[in-house]
Amino acid sequence: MAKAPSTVGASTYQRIKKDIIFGKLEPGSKLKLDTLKDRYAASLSTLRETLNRLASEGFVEAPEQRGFLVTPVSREDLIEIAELRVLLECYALELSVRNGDTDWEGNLVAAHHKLHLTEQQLLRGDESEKETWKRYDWEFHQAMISACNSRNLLSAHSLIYDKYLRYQMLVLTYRGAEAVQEHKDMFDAALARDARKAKSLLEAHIRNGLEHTLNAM
Amino acid sequence: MAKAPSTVGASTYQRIKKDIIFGKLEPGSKLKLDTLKDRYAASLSTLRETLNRLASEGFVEAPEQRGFLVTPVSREDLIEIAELRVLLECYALELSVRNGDTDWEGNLVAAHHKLHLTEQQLLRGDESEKETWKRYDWEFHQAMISACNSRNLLSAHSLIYDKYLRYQMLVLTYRGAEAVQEHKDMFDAALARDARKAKSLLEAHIRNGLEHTLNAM
DNA sequence: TTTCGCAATAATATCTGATATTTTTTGTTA
DNA sequence: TAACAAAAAATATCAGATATTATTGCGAAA
Repeated sequence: MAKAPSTVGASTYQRIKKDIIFGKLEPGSKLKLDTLKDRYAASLSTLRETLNRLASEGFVEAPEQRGFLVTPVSREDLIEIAELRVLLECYALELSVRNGDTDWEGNLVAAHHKLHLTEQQLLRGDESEKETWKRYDWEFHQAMISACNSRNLLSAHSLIYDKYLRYQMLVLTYRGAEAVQEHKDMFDAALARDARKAKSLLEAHIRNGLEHTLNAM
Repeated sequence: MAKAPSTVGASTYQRIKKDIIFGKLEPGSKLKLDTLKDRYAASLSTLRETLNRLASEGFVEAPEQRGFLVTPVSREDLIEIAELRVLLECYALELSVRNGDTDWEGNLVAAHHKLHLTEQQLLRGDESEKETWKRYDWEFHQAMISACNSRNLLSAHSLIYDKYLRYQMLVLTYRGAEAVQEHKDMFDAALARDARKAKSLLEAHIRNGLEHTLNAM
């Protein structure tokens, strides 16, 4: 996976981003530079570089002359993000299903297999693997759209996905058997090269997840 | 418009971004920190913050341990960006046309008027106002989608639009009377609340612009 | 008690300069 | 000409200083 980055900057970037997404840095909380300095063992300049980066991605806000804070959450924001995810991911999926070659199929089969196994564990009540599950979920969705042939689209999607993920981690409840079935159906439709069906399943999948998250908020 | 920013950081950010979009910093060229220091009269730390930000937006690349360079251009990249612009802007337009209130209409009328006047000048051969024209073009498209009710969507669009703009400025040729008519038609359709028609006009507008830019490259 | 204004305190933004590492260049040798 | 080592240039990172701006707390006024 994400191998250890060689530079301090890249490493603190990943760590802070992860801490925001997984809720260890609370939405709306102030990011005091001196505190972060200790917590992430990086110099002031490096931290400022990192935070600027996160600010431009939208995980952090940087009101002028007032330092940094973790971007707050809200229902409206979540809804916007989910809708944007539907738009981007469905579009990418359509392209991908049309363009995907044998390698794409192979990766997809592998990704779904790993996801499915982990989901079975979760269904059996083994909650210890939630973070692993999230990673496989990401890899599965990533694999589905990876053949869309547009770096720009993939990077826009990746950003939105991470923002969506933060809300999911916030409520930290598992949707269970329905989600498993949805993944399976999408997977089958994609392999069958039924772009239209795959898209509508994906759209429903995201909307159901949104509903679930909104209720849990 | 964009008022003078109060901090050094914000100001150099804007200046460098503008210089990239308008081609004063050539695609693919190395951004040596010492050189930039003189050119933008900012300290090393401030510059690194700025460049990190631009890197995360995609205007600059930052290969590890090797400094920064202006993101190169390519036909494929342009095509990806244009397609993404179609996707985002058409979607935003549909929402906007459905949601727009009287204020929205007012702004739109004003924006189109200004754009139209400038386009007339350009048609008459007065090429001195190209940068102004580009600004009004931006403001017009912005006004069209401004009622979409999604900050996330607007900011994603704004990023893509700027990238698209860089390619337009690169070839620096004016498409002329057709574009004027396209703007007019879109404007009329939007005011008539004909979302479907507005969308298909916008899609054609962007695709025509893409064609034109590709030919000029 | 609430509000207003000001001093004291804390935090930022920005710059300079130093150091260890890494890249790039250059020059030499096989 | 290819390969490689030494020299030069650039980068990433840090620490510390300063001016500016935000925040806080407290006493005076309403």
